[in-house]
Amino acid sequence: MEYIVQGKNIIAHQRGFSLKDTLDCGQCFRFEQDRDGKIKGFAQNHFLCASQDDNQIVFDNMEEDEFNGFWRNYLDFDRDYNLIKSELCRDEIIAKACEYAGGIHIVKQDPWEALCSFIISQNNNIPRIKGIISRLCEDFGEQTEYGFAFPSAETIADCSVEALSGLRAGFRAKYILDASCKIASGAIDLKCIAEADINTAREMLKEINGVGPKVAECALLFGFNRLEAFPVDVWIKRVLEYFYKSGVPEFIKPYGGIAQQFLFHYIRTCPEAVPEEYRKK
DNA sequence: GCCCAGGGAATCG
DNA sequence: CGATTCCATGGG
Repeated sequence: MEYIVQGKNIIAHQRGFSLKDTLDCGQCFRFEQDRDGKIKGFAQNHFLCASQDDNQIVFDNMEEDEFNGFWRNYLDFDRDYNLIKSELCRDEIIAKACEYAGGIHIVKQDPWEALCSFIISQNNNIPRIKGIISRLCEDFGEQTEYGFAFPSAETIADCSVEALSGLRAGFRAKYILDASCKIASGAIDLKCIAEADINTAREMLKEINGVGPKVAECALLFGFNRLEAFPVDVWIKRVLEYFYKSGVPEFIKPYGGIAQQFLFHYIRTCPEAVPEEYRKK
């Protein structure tokens, strides 16, 4: 990974990477592209304003320490995705998805932020997930110069379900609260989950009310960087039905999460991916 | 108005 | 066990 400092900005070189696809493919919910074309948003309490020109990523008004200490890691810039893709693309379907969505990196979210976000995601659509998370941050997160940080589990744990009603999260409010309380009390220890083998980690996450197989898998992939995690939602179910009736190839499994994200973005947003009737149901 | 959404818990057979 | 139903809300 190479980068240069240019005035107040940092310009990083990252071949094959797409900033927009990475931050707008449904793995994180706090970034938007502004009218000026710049992508702005938050991860934890870190603010990003950035844009891309070919393989150059321009980080506006960013200190070198902030880049090296946070965003470089968050965007997973030091992993060789091109090598992983060359392996994954031995599969024809993934090769097509990769042609369309191969610029995606799996971001390294804060474990709590990812877990809480995907609890909110259940039986929900992405625009509304973003709205609920935005209100969660505004109501309970610390205010910073550029906007609101993601609130801690401890802060939410001090609230009642009624206090969460302004989020308009519906039946998910009690799940958010249960997760917050179990983490604040230590009943669930995210550091233990980070160190556990993946099946143990799955079981520990599912002790939270409102966390089932899919949410646990998303937390592991996006919050704990377990690249072998493979979340199956309604879209991936369609992928499996349409393309992989006899199962996904074994060789993709160590990086199944990356393949999954390519396939997810491909079937959701590429009109030519599958016939129309498969996209609607 | 209707169908659906990055599902999971509760219930029933 | 597997299959069904309910859950809140609002985007398209």
